[in-house]
Order: sequence, then structure tokens, then C-alpha cells
Amino acid sequence: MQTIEKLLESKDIRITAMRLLIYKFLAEKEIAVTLSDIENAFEKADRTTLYRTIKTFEEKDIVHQIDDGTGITKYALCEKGCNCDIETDLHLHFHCNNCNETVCLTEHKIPQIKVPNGFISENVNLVVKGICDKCSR
Amino acid sequence: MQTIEKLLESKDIRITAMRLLIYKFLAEKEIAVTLSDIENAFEKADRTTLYRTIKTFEEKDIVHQIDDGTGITKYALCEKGCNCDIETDLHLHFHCNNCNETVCLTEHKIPQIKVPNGFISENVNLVVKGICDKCSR
DNA sequence: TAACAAATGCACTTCCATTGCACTTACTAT
DNA sequence: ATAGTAAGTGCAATGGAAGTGCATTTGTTA
Repeated sequence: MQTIEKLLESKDIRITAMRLLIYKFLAEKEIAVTLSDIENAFEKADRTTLYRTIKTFEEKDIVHQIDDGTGITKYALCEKGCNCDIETDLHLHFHCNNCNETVCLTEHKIPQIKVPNGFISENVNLVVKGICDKCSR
Repeated sequence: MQTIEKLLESKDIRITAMRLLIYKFLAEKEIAVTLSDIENAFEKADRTTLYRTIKTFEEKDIVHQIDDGTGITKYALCEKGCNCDIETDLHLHFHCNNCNETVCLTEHKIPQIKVPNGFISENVNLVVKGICDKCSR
């Protein structure tokens, strides 16, 4: 049995052709993708299916949602080092103002952020914007 | 002449009744507001006007946009300490998961974030989510 | 294989953001 | 002061993304 199938099974997700395809698509991409990106990649499939598949993946901590400030939600596979269900383990995201791509910088952890007295921090969203390594060359 | 009028003038913004009212509304609020919030506050005025007023304020660095992850853009007045046109001077925002309000923590500067080689950081968006001081009491 | 549960596809709705155009208001130069 | 112009405002409409209801299909289990 393929690794992807094992993974899905371990997360209590039923294996379907669609889900395998979407997983592969996400795995190939090194950048975070929007729903439209997936939609364009699978023109035969219905938007709703893709939408709900991503939501399922998200619930089961297979992908995480990224809010890079473009106003459009993006998604990326959680990698080995990514425990995005655990509050304290959050990596940062980098959004390139030139090519408009967003990447996960998994190995770059977010530093401890101090908040004023009375505030309780549960979660941190950190997006750095600028020029990515491809565009800066 | 009023302070607000002086401020608008100094930023090359024409003084109109609407703009003064919107500015005052923003100044009174201590939290970031959505377009709908403003809309509800000024039911006589048209949404478009409010929208464009905010856009104007934004361009002239009178308000800054906040993306707190709710999916709806919020706006807040730039304060004295806020030079949001200057890349390096960015404060963080706190979004309360309980009351759903977002506040600017102007005095809390964002620590220097390291990015990998080849990446050029221009801008940082940092939103901490949790429970605010009002709700944690 | 029958029965049930989950996944998919289609149609529709909602909400926010944005634009075009007509009309009104404010500034500028005579 | 006033005519002319530029900018601001209001109305209507559009577009895009997110989300929902329901019928149909597919998959799982007894």
C-alpha cells in the first residue's frame, strides 16, 4: 500500500481517488495554494468536492491554513516537523510581493511574543512579506 | 481650525464632512473596525463612500489595514507611535477569540525575524490570537 | 448482497470587495 | 464673485470566494 494511503488511513480519512490526487498535488507543490489553484488543476472535479476535501484534510491536521494577507485563504501540507495542532509549534510563512507565492518556512519557529498583562496568547499568525529567494536572484 | 482638519490637510486630503465624521468615529473606537462597523454607524451614508474614504485614509497613512485572520479586513487609526509606512516600525495586533475584537498593541514592537538566505524581508504581519484583557477577567 | 454511511456533484445563496457612471460639492483661476 | 474643473459622493451593478442543501453515487460493513 502506498505511503499516502497509509497516512490517510492513520488519520481516519477514507481513501478515495480524489483525495489521493489532491494530496499528491499538494505534495508536489512547494508553495501554499488557494482553492482556485486546486480548481484549475482539477477541472473535471467540482469545486465543492475540492473545498470539502481540503476542509477534511484541515480537520485531520494534514494541511494547515495560511492567511498571508492577500485576502485569499491558502493551504499547505503539514510536513514532518509541522505540528500545527499544537499551539506552541508554529512556523512562519513568507509571502513574496513579486511572484505572489507563499511558502512555509518550517524550520523557522516563531519567537516567543510578549503580550500585555491580562492578555492570554493562544495562537500566533506570522507572515513575513518581501522578496523570495527565487525572485531576489 | 480643528486638529483633525489640520491633520487631513497635512496629508493632502480634502476636508469634507464625511471624512471628519469617519475620522472621529475611528478615533473614538479603541479597536479595529470593519467596513460594516462603519456602515452601521453611518446608516445615512453610502457604503461606497465609506469604502473609498477608508482607502484614501489608507493611502495617506492615516489608517492601517489589519488582517486578523477572520477573513474580514479591519482598519484602525495610525497613532502617534505608528509609522506604518515605514517598514521596520510595525506593531502587533491581538485578536480575541472570545469577543472577536482586534486591538493594536502599539507599544509592542515585533522582534526581528530571521529569514533564510536569499529572502528579503520588507514587511511583517503578526497577529496574536487568544483572550483579551477584558474577557480574561 | 442489502443496508447504511460517507463522498461527490449541482445549484444556489451570502457576504464582502470593487467598479462605472451620474450627480454634487469643493477648490482655483480669472 | 463666478465660471470651470477636479475631486467626492450616491446608486446600481458586478465579481469572487466561501459556504449550504439536496440528490446521486460510491464505498464499507454486516
